[in-house]
Amino acid sequence: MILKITDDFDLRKIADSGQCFRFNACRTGESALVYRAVALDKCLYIKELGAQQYELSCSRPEYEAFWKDYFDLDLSYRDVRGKIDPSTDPYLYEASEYGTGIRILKQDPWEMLISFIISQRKNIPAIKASIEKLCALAGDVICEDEIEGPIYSFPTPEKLAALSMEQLSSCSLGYRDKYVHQAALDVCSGAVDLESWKKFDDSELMDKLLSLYGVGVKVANCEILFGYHRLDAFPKDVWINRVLEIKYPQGFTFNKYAPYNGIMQQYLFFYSRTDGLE
DNA sequence: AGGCAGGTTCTTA
DNA sequence: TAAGAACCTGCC
Repeated sequence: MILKITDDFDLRKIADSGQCFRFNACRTGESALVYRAVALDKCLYIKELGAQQYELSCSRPEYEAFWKDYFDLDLSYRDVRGKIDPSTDPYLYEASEYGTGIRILKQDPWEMLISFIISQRKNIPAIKASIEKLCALAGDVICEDEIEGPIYSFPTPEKLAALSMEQLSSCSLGYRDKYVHQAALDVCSGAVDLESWKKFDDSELMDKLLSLYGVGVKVANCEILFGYHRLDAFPKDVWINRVLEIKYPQGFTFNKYAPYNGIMQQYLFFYSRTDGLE
């Protein structure tokens, strides 16, 4: 189907924003750039046609039922950017101009939890490599890519819990293997019910997440922002801490941007990686 | 070869 | 309660 998107929407920036690990540019025989998003048991190819037009590999009903929500297309990110005053916060304004087109995807809480547990002290390519190995080992084939071959779903808690520590180690998880294993066991046993945790407010949700083995404040915030789509969560990693230290010695004005501080975090994070932060 | 990467846990004062 | 060390692995 062909889709016109008039709000902020940039596939490359979303793919490179660090919030998702199975959303990548893929090669095709054609000149236009195509991206592939994998979510739950679905796989979507998106081609940029220009003039705000996109060709999606799904039907209109599939788009309405799933992908529209996945891309958070009911929220105007342009309006959210409008909250930024260039005269009072020039750096954030600059970052938002640079990052215009980033959106916060509505991803699966289970996949995000495991993904961000894996992310600790790893760079993005390494995170992606580990996740793809896990998927190939314990996921189901959900589609066939012309070039890369079978694409696998993210493993269910049951499939992941059934893997041996040797199998987990083969996914280059390093010392995180025990965290992943324990999280899978907790979810399988019902001790952790990520779905029911949606009823908690941000603070209660944070407490629940922090009780998990291998989950600290940073990973918990990533889960709250990307897994639960609570757009006010503000994960602080080394990059963001650098920005806050150098650009906001007086403190960042979180009160100004609620309930969208998480979107501001994305702009700052994305910008910090190329800015140089002088 | 040694240090470091989108942190957390464990150990020690 | 608060620093510091240790931790897997891959890549400079």
